[in-house]
Amino acid sequence: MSKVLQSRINPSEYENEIYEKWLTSKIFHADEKSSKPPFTIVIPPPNVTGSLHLGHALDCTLQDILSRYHRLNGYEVLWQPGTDHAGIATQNIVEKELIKEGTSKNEIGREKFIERVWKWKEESGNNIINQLKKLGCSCDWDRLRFTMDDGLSDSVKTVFVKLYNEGLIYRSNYMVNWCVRCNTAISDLEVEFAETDDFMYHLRYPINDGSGDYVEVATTRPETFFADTAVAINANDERHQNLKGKSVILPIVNRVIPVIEDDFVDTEFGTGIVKITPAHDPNDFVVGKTHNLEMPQCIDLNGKITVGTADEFDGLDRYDARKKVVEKFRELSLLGEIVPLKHNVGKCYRCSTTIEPMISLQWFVDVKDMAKEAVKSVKNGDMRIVPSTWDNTFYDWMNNIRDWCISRQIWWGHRIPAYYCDDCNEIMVSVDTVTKCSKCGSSNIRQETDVLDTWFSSALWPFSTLGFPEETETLKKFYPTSVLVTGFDILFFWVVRMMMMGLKVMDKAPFKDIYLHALVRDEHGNKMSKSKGNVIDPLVTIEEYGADALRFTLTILAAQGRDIKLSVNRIEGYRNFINKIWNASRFVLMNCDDVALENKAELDLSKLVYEDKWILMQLETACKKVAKAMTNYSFNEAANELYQFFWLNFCDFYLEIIKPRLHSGDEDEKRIAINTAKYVIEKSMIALHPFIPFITEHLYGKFTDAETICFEEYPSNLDFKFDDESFMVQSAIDIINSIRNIRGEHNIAPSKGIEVFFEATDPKLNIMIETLSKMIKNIAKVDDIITDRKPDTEAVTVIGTGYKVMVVLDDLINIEDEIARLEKELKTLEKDHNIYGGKLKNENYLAKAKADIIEKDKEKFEEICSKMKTIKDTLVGLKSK
RNA sequence: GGACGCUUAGCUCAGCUGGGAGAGCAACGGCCUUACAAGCCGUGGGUCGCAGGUUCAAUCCCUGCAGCGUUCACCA
Repeated sequence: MSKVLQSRINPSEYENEIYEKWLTSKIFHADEKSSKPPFTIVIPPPNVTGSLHLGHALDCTLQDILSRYHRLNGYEVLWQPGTDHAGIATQNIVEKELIKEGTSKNEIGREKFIERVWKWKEESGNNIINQLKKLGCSCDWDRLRFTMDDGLSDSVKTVFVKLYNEGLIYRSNYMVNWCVRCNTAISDLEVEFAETDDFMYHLRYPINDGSGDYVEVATTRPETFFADTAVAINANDERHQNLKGKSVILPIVNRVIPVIEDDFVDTEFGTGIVKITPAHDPNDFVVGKTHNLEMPQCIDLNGKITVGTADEFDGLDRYDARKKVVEKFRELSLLGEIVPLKHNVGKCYRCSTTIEPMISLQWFVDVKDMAKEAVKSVKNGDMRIVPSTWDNTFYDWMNNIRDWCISRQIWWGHRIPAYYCDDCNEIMVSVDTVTKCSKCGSSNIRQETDVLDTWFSSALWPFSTLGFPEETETLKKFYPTSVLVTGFDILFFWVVRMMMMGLKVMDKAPFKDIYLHALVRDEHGNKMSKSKGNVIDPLVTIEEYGADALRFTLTILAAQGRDIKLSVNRIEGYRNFINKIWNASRFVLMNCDDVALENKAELDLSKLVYEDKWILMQLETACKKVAKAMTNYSFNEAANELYQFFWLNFCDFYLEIIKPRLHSGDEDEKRIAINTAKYVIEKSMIALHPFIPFITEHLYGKFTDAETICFEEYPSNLDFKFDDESFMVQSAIDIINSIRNIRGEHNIAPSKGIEVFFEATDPKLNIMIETLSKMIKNIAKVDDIITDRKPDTEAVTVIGTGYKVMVVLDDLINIEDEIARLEKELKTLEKDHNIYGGKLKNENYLAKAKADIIEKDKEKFEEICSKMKTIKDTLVGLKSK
């Protein structure tokens, strides 16, 4: 590789090449036999159907930062990758393909269909993996797992059997959310509520006492009336005392149903009379149970009406039936008002079809006790949620958790390891295939056709991927994992279920920390969506700006507890930072001789000059702040610290300041300067590497003969003791800024040299100016700094802390303007003077404030006084002219 | 309805246990200074949502209010 760099960065020239290098040299491989302390992250497995979006990009960038950071800090890092089979989502995709081909899953049958899904998975399931590589993810790809591979299937079966044997998994007829399109039950979490414009229909049921009176019930779902088995009133409702003990007649089907009394009926709402349909409404189901009502169904699994007694409705779609029922009631003069109503309707989260509450025989996990254990673990600190604002939400949800419906009536997924004997009805649950009934010996056995909820297998992910149920070395070394990084949107779907399963199955919480990050939105805070056309495609972005730029942008914007508002503009801005690093390196490389480039920079502390010591102190401070930020997962702070350090301190100041030394002709002087610069770059590359891995690896290879940057030591333990020198340089920077300010304000051409008069009011600065005058002169383009006399004509003056600088201009300065400017400055100072002066006279303050605060304020006050005096003196001088 | 969060410069936001109001972008003025115009130098701009309270001291802690947002539960 050539050491010469172009002046503009082109990430595509090196990113792929670098990644290939990492792969071939097995940099990311985690060794279970290593003696280093383990650091483990399991990736939230993306769906095999997925394509990389910004959510993944953020999620994986943060995980990669943590992985690389810990590698640099001496940990044996395992970032465990994998993908999720995503039951319903994947099945839907393949089903659509079949329909396009003019066939269907039912036509080809279960076995062929599953074969087909596997084929699809082999062909396109690795898309997302390849996309993660583009981002630079340092996963141990040799350990890539899939939720349906053999090992993980064993895990699933083992855990299922364990929980079944402990009585925590049971089978029951219960009200579930049924998707009539996907033809499966889904869990409560998988139902999304959407506000919908609808109508409230008032229906009249004749009272069964020959009086000709009727009761009026209100419903949004008239089509369910076929399955009504009661109408309910509140026993305390004055209006309906006459209905107690009576019954009513369901019109059309002419079935008699009782009037029952139940507290759940709200006397304030509607007519105070509720139709009860236990089979198609969760609340009514509860009422039905308490009153022992029959629970006939009138809607089948496909959403079609089935009532044996009203043929004209049979087979109608539920919405068509609704219209027809309303019409029929109208014909019978039993229709009351129809009132428009906005309410929330549950939809399937995979296909948005309206959910039908349905009673069916399903498998459930009793999670109450497991939830308690998880809560305990968070409360006692075994697990920590970051940011902790999620704690309450977590507790609240866990305390109200309901049993988890885990069976799905689809084909793609882990088939439930339960077997039924057709002869004696015995149910057997087993890891191994059952061929013979354990009770009656019959071989008339069939396996449960339902599969498990996708989230059941992902709940086991932190240990199933590491080898469970085998007690592998990997499992021993890397479980429990260190931190889980994911979006808060799957806290309940996934995170809490991993917590419960980890504690239950492994007896240990699956991770120590849970870092929940926010969502990525567009620059105005809107959700990105194809229909809005505001989607930023990470792959396109990587192509144009490089993975490093995308990563750095996401990281620096990832403040805790707030959504990320991303724009291409921002990415471009941070691409410029990458370019800055590139050019700074280019500059240093140009000035290094070949010998220097063969080795890592070693500092000879005795030979360093002031600015060298200053930049080293700046480096040290920055790295320490990064280390601190990283322990709190404050990624944005860490990135910002490095950004400021590298660009402002190192590039804008240090590299500018050493230029004269590089061109002085003195080889020794040059070597020390460039060696320090090289040292700082090397350390900066390591410090930046977790955030922007590609360019740092690339450049590190140019500066040193190291094979890779990935295992260098993170520079968080630097300990230079150059406080005095650093202070001196800091003062010089102040003075330089003052001079630059005069130049800028008065439009003095940068190329034009000037004379500066310097007057110290703080004697310490006299030493400084003597020592550092060369540096100041160079960088501020000053011909001479005059300290032994005052200017003899009017000069522009800037008052700093402990000094003032004056510049005589070629053209006469406008004395009026200058006076006005100084008076304005004096006014601001007077304000501060009053604030601090008042404080220091306040006895309460002096008595109660901490000593160091008072000390600081005193210094500040003196500084203000001194500045004011200098300004006043200057004003007197100006006004006398 | 419950819970949580947000409100700081024109925009997007930092500001972690109370004691100096900051960054990036945008704006404006000036620079082709041989690493970088994807750059350099400089400048302006904020009663830190409103009203109280605690404190010697509040952007920060407490209470109330307003606006916005997220989430959970959903009444026929």
